[in-house]
Amino acid sequence: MQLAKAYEPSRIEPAWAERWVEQDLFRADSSSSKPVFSLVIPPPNVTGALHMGHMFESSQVDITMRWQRMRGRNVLWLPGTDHAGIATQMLVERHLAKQGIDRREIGREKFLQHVWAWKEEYGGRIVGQLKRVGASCDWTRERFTMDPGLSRAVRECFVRLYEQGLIYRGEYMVNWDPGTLTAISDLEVEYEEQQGHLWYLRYPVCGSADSEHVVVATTRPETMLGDTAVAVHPADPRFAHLHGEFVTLPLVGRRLPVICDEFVDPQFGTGIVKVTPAHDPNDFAAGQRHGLECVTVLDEEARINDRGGKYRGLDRYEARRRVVEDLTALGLVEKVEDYTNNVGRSQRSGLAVEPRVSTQWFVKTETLADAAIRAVESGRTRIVPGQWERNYFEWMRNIRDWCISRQLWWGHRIPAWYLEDGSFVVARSRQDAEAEAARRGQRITRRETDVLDTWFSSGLWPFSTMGWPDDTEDLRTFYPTSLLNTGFDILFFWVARMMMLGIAMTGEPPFAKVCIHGLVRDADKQKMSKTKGNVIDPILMTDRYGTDAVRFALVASAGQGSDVVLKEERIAGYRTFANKIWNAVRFVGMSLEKAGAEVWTPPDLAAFRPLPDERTGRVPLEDQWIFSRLSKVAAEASEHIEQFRYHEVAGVLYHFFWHEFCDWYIELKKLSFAEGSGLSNAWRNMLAATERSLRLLHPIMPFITEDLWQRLTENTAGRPSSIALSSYPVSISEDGDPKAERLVEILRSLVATARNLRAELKLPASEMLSATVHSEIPEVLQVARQCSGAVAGLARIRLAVGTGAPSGQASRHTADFDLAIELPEAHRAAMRKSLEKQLAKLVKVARSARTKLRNEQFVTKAPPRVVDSVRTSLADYESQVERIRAALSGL
RNA sequence: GGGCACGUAGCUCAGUUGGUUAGAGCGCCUGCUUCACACGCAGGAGGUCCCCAGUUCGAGUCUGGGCGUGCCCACCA
Repeated sequence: MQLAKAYEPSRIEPAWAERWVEQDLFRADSSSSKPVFSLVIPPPNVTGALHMGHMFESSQVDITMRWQRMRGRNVLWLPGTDHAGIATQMLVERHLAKQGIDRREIGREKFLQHVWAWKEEYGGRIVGQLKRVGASCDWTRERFTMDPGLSRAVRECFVRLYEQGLIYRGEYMVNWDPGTLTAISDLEVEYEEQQGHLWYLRYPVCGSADSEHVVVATTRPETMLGDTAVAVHPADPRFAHLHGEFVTLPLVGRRLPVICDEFVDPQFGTGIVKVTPAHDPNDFAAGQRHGLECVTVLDEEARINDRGGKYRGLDRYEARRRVVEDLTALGLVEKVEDYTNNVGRSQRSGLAVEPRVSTQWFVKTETLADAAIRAVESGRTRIVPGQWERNYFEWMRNIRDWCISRQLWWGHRIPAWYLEDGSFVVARSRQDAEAEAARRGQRITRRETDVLDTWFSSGLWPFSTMGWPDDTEDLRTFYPTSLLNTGFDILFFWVARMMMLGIAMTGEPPFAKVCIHGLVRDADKQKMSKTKGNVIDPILMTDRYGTDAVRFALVASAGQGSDVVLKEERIAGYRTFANKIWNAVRFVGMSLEKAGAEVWTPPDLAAFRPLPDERTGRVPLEDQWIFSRLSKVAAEASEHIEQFRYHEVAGVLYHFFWHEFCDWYIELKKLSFAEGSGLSNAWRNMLAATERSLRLLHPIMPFITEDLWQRLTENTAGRPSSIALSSYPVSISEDGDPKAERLVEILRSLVATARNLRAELKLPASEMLSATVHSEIPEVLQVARQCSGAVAGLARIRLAVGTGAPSGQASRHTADFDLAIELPEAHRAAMRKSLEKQLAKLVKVARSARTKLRNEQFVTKAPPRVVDSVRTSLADYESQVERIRAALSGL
């Protein structure tokens, strides 16, 4: 086995990524009888490139998927992309604008051709990147939200909801984006505090002799052009005299009634509100209650329209300036105050959203939300971490109807056709619509031009991707899915909608579990975004440090559900871990070649047990120990994966491989081989332990483990074609081999104690020294006798079992033994210092233990095991103190 | 206004059911080119677990209050 000295991920990763895809390694089987584990990807936008958020998510999912596959599940990870209505349309518009093409000039059909062409050319990028980072998706089942099958599902769902009376069309106030010229949903509006002003305007009272006026406060003076009333609180005594009066709207001259309505807050401003039903949601509602006229003064691009008289054609902000100017000139501005208000901006265009009355399509959400709430309440779907359930409930219980129509071209066109008499039919196809029209004695005049909100089709994703509404094999096998792993940022946008639509269409909630993860942030905890320029490109990092290092850094940096603060140095840190793995396996391979051992062909990798030494007939201690550890670590890692504690998985495996497998197992093996044991079973054990470690690590570091595993098992007959298809190590027995673990623990403790003493006393590192160990514990004596070679090799001391108390030597006491090192004269002073330091520490802990034991209630109420352990510890501290004092006086 | 988190080593964070002397990675200090790895090895320093009160024999962990930070929802004309 020839390996480079340092691991270079970029040399092996792309080839493996390609091979995995070519071999269809991750293809799910809908006819298999194995238990199923299924998951649909949160489809990234076709416009997108892979960012750290995707990589974080796919790393977590990939760990679960690879693990489930290795433990024998029939795994489906269904990939795909979302057409992302507004985002894509904007992008392609910009793209075309560069070539001097305006979508309005070329028209809808031509424009859509361009979008499709664009999608064909660039839409595969993110999928390609997912393949590159090893996401073990079933690429044969890749879907796109505008595939014919999925589009059919969208129409079917729309028609069914309509037939159930859950979709309606009507004139309401919606959030209008003056940039993209479409309505958007409440969720697509982002609020932001902004420094503004509050203008106090005078409206003269009609028919008043002494130029009486009312003063209204407003942040948007330009909308006064559309005022159709002023309002006061009915119980506000200050304005009782105004009830039934009228005022004159300045600049326009309209007579406005004074209305009484409880929505007025007497505390705010002057307690009198101007009412503009066409341009404010509260005013719109008030307008409906009082039958006010709705005077729209802004057009769809938020410019003053024909109703705005001389301000016609002005942008809303320019109009504001001019209106204030003119009112000031008339002496109608009483005062202006600074005021901070919350401005809603369109998530897409970034422009301030304009409340606008228009005809839109809505989903009635109340009953859908009820069912979605019950699914989580009953535990049929569980959200982890659990605190997100409260957010989910909170939102679902206060849900408002969902505006689903968008005045865009790119998307699923609403399946509604208008008739001559102005009515409409909703149907699955034009044929159906025509038939219905004929039944009504009408003809179709046109089809609805609006498309659906992107989240409508993604709301069907878990089953539309599996062939719904047909009763397909995939649907029966893989739906409802086992898990959804997604970010909290789309809990409402997406998860909530899938829950509602999934239950409504299939009768079942689409997931058994929903695992919510955090966001990836930069080193300053800022959200990564292109505009801030603080994005760390995952592909760049992957090229630089390797996919395994990037995904390890991502999952290791975040506790369950919490955000990741990502630093490049951390990724670099895990590259060194990969390098460590590489070199450990390189060492195993090199040793094997040097020893000229026979080709290793164990019959069954999965069931391999450590083999006995051919001479002694006993399994070497280090092999007993490492297989016990492997077994326990497998159980721990599995438990953590099952509970979505990915950072724990990372921690457990990192520690095991580096600080147990490399630091102790390999070091012990080196020594035993140095002693001349070249027998094949010793090799087989080490190879098997290495191979098993690689399988343990595979879900979290797929590339390096695949590459090394392939080399290591090259000659193993009947092995699977990929480590991904091998089995995940299972625990041999509940507590492994406690005896072996105890012995190695003592060995490690002996070595560590010796090293520690040596370093503290500044004894030369390589010089062989003599030492005695005193203990009454049989295991310690056993280790001292049987592993003296190992101790000598690892700590450079010749160990003897001593009798009586050590004196005149450097000694240290632990819970299990005393270790005394033969000390050259010159080091006495250093030792005195060391002992005094130990003494101070011990006196402190002994005091606290004594206090505890003097406390009667502790002794009677605490569990016996706790009391006992404190008692034992105290006895131990006391004897230590005694010994140290003795040693000090002996110096 | 309503809701949800968070505050532990210099930094980023673990800490599952309250229980022996609170952990990791990075950084820092000391010593090692020991023939897998200097992307390494060995050792070490570093903590008022934000503050106050309470429950308890016992609190980083539970309760209440305070201070500080972040997020979500609703929305103020």
